[in-house]
Amino acid sequence: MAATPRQIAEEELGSSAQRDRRRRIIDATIALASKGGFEAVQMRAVAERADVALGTLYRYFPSKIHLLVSGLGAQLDRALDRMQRAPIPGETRGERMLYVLSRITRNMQRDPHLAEAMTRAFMFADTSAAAEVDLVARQIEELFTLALGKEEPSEEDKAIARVIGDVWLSNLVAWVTRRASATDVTNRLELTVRLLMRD
Amino acid sequence: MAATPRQIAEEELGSSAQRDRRRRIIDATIALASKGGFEAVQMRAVAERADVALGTLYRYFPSKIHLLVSGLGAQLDRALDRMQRAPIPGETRGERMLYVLSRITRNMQRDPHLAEAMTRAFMFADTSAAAEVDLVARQIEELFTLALGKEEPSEEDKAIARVIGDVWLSNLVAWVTRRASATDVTNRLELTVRLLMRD
DNA sequence: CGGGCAACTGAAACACGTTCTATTATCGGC
DNA sequence: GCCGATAATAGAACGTGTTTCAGTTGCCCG
Repeated sequence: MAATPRQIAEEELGSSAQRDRRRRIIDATIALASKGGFEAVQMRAVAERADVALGTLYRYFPSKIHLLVSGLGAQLDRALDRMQRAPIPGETRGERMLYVLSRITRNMQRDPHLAEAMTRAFMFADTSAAAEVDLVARQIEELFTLALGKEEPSEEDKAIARVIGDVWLSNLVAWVTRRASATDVTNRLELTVRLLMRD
Repeated sequence: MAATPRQIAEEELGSSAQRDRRRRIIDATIALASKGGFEAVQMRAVAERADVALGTLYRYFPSKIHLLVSGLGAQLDRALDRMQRAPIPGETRGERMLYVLSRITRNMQRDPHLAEAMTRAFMFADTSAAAEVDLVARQIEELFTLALGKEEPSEEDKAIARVIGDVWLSNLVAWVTRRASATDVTNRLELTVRLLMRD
């Protein structure tokens, strides 16, 4: 699978018409995901809503997974922007981290279907989407590294950020499948932060 | 989806013929997964190989995800058994944990396709398979709690075990999608253990 | 302006998970 | 041993992700 005609990347080539098509596709994806989760993001529906032919959709995104993971990447981009704009409140690394974690968690709760669609796509991705997934993984790492609120994060800081990212992902998966409540998630994340940062 | 005619559980009812069918199905699943990973586990192929009709397969396991996650559960059962039989070498919690982690990691490397199939099924599962997934999640938690090698794990021990489980899962996902090498995984796990257990 | 070529379109076709139907086999209770 | 109920079988049928293709459009270059 994936006789990839090469996905049309964010930056690279693009008449404005193409950039616009790409944006419409992502918008349609997010709208559908937000309304009905992973299963509601049907390729025919996305194409229709974005007003492109099915073949065109596949030219831009070689699979449903690429599509959803790219959408997630776009959202994380915005989240990172916002986070860099304003300093994070809190005296210690731990406080700042907890602040960011609770903000993210609240955001997810605001749109459970969207969270479900993107989380499952991210986790289900196979090697053909490794590039997109890896990008998102790095975004998550950066997100939690920023959350520490340091100018120059040490190696240890980065390692801690990664661990927290991993725990967060696991709990996200548990939450979208309703195996854990938002409270469970919050508690576990707080506990994790406490274990990792004894300062 | 899931007008579940109720999955036939491990223990409950079962003429010996039924227990045997169930076993054949799981065996077929593991064989196919082992040969070609998630995509090779095709329901028609499983049915044929287990020598049951497609409808029967679906009576025993309501979806491909249920099937693979149940297979994973069966494997973890055996792993837990083995682990409880022999004491874990190592002077400290950390050493024992690292020992278990490296053993598990080596095991996964021995059958990458199987690992890929089960990992992706576990992560992709939706709410309809929550029961099976939750069971596996608890097995993983127990596995790493045992790995600490304590008679009476404290609450903190359990919390640490869970965090390590989460990190392990994340890295497993990265490994099966080839975003991380086995060495990367080992390094990250060691680092995590070091961060969590400063004894 | 005209020709050429890549991108887009619409529609059909295909693959595999899942569901349904009709028929036959098996089992537990009398 | 027989009956009714439940389970199993073979196979068709359906839905959605993905592929393919013939025709059309729009854009760039000479």
